[in-house]
Amino acid sequence: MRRDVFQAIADPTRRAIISLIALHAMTPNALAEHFDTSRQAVSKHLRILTECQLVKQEVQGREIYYQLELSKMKEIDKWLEQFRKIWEQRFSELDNVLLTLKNKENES
Amino acid sequence: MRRDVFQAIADPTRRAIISLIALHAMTPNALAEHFDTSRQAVSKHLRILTECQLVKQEVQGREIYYQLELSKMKEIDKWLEQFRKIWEQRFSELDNVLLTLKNKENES
DNA sequence: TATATTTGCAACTGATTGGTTTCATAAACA
DNA sequence: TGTTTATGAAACCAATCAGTTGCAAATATA
Repeated sequence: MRRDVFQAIADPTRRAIISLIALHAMTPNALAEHFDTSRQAVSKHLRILTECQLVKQEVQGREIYYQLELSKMKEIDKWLEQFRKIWEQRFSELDNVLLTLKNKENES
Repeated sequence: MRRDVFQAIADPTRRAIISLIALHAMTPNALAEHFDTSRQAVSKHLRILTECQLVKQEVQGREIYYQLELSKMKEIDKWLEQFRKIWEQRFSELDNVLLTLKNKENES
């Protein structure tokens, strides 16, 4: 069972769950109300999110509050870093081209 | 066929392809040399990446150069924005707590 | 022109996915 | 104590996935 953050966020329902619990912890029941699927399906998604440590549980009586593990989200951000570097570089290259054009204009 | 950026980056081989072509365009054959899978499997991954516009082709004779569409990568970055906001907020909250503690220390 | 190279596509396969329904467990409450 | 509520786990199912092999088309080269 391959279980990593990227596979976890591939599913749209799981992305929605992640967004919902990003601010406050929520119970599976409360979450399920936001979707067309069954409570059990949501529970299954939560299991996947737990397995890749994107989510942590806080038991409160018979209820379980699920909360996003923000630090794990940074893993995605970390992977994006390499591309961010490139697009910033490309952007500054474009800047240089524009600057050169402007200078040439002033010279003439 | 659900085909979006998030589903595209779920596969580790596709993530590797994306990283490889981020800097220079590459042909399917050249890409396939980096993996244990067949050329056809890589070709299939490229088709998926093309379908969600993460990649663009440049035909050159009988060779096809695949290049990353950086702008599409920003879609992931955009989705992450909401969480980045939260973790920066949490961080500044922590900052405030530390500052309050420090002030109390000075008062005593 | 005949041959080699680069590529994509189709058909098939076993594994995985996301959903369902059913059941078991544990806590809250009457 | 008996019932309701909240939850996870198991068994099943259709669809999708990532890989394979074989083939066709187009370009390059001898």
